[in-house]
Amino acid sequence: MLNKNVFLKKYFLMTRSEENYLKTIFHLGGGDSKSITTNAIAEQMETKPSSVTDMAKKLAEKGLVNYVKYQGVSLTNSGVKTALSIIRKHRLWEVFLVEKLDFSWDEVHEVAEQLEHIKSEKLIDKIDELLNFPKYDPHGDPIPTKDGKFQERDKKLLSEMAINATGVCVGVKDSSVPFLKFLDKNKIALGNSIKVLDKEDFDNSLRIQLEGKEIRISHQIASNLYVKKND
Amino acid sequence: MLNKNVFLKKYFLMTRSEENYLKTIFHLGGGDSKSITTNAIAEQMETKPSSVTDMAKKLAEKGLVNYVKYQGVSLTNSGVKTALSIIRKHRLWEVFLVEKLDFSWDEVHEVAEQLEHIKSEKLIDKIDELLNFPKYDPHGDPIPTKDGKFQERDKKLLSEMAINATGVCVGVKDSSVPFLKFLDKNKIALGNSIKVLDKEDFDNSLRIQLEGKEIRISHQIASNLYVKKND
DNA sequence: AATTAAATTTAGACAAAACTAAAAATAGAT
DNA sequence: ATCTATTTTTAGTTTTGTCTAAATTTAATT
Repeated sequence: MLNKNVFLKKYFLMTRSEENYLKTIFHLGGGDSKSITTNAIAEQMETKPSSVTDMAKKLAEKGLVNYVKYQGVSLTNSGVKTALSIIRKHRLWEVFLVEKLDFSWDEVHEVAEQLEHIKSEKLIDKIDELLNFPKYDPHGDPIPTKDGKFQERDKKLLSEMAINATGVCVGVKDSSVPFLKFLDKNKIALGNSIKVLDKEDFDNSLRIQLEGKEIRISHQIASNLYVKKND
Repeated sequence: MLNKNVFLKKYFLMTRSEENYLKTIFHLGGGDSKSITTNAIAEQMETKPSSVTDMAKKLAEKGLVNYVKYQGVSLTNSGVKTALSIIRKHRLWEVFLVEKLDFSWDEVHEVAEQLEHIKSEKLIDKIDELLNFPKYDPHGDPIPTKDGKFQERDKKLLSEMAINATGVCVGVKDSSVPFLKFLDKNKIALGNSIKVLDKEDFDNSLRIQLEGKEIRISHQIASNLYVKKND
């Protein structure tokens, strides 16, 4: 390979693996200059701590993370920027899959994991435009703008809402396939109106009104559903 | 990695590099049980013959190519099937980029080279459906169906058409960026009606009527434009 | 048929990204 | 403050896909 390309690769071009590390570190909170341990990263990525150490050095070399031996890693400004651009792509592709290709929300993650690594600024900007610049992905998570800004929605876990409070379902905390499939089966979707009718002290289960219909849900479920309170 | 996965990887899962080799061998004619030399493949892929030899062995091991030392490679049935599925994805993505995201036809190839490797049968079938099952890509090349069938259109190079013959521009032979940009600049597009008015013996240039307007084009251009003759 | 030129393969090396096992550093508990 | 358990790093190995240089085979020419 040409010398110039070796240089570019070493300092500018991101590999898929590097992008995945940055994304994981961001999700573990490494964007707030908090140090994330190699163990935590390894566990999240289902890899070994020694592999994380290797990558930490490489990312530090590129100026994407701060890495101090035995002290874990945190993202630099440049690292945050890069992580957000990958998360932006991931979430926009998820919206695309649901809105334009009728994927169900439990199917999108795996495919978006691949699509997020496609390198073309024009492509993702056009997808953004096609979707009319959505602010949230199918799980209710906010989509960063092109310049890396995004706003977490003012939301509460359903399990923490007061009796008689009303709101709209805006997101999920657990976005695993089994949970999403459960919600589908029980016809619970983002945008649904919710009113808390009653709480059962014994098992913390809830009686709620969902789009007018009265149903009962367990604490497990209620503590993984985000609701935006009506003012 | 688990033993099962090693097995899957060795015999079933395709890497990006393997897919690119299969595609190249197909494009060089290796689908018609014709032997393609390692040199030809290396040149096309801008790599070295020794690298091709390595890959030839691996693909043979997977049953995707027939490889005899010093004799070159040809695709097996399984290899053709795989190559066609990659070409199908490439061409469908090209249509998507042009039709849905307003890419110009000289911009699509590079991005489609990445998108063709996304692994999701559902994704590409849904894209196919969204595009209403197109038969040709933006350069006029046929898109294989899901079961690997495709029909080359009955077409002729513009340079080979008789004087006074009429037809419709249906494809390009050279799909390089400079040529496509040239066509754009001169407002020559697929679907345009064409009538050959006159041939210049001296330099083989043509006088043609394009969508009613009379223009002159060089032999270079005419021998890279495909036309479907009107019956 | 022998010789030479070209094409192809082998052998050995490298970089990326992972791993294992062993060594080193840190943190917690007494 | 020391010892121990845990965490983290180092060192060395593996796999994939590439490369160079050397060796081998094929093809072409006389």
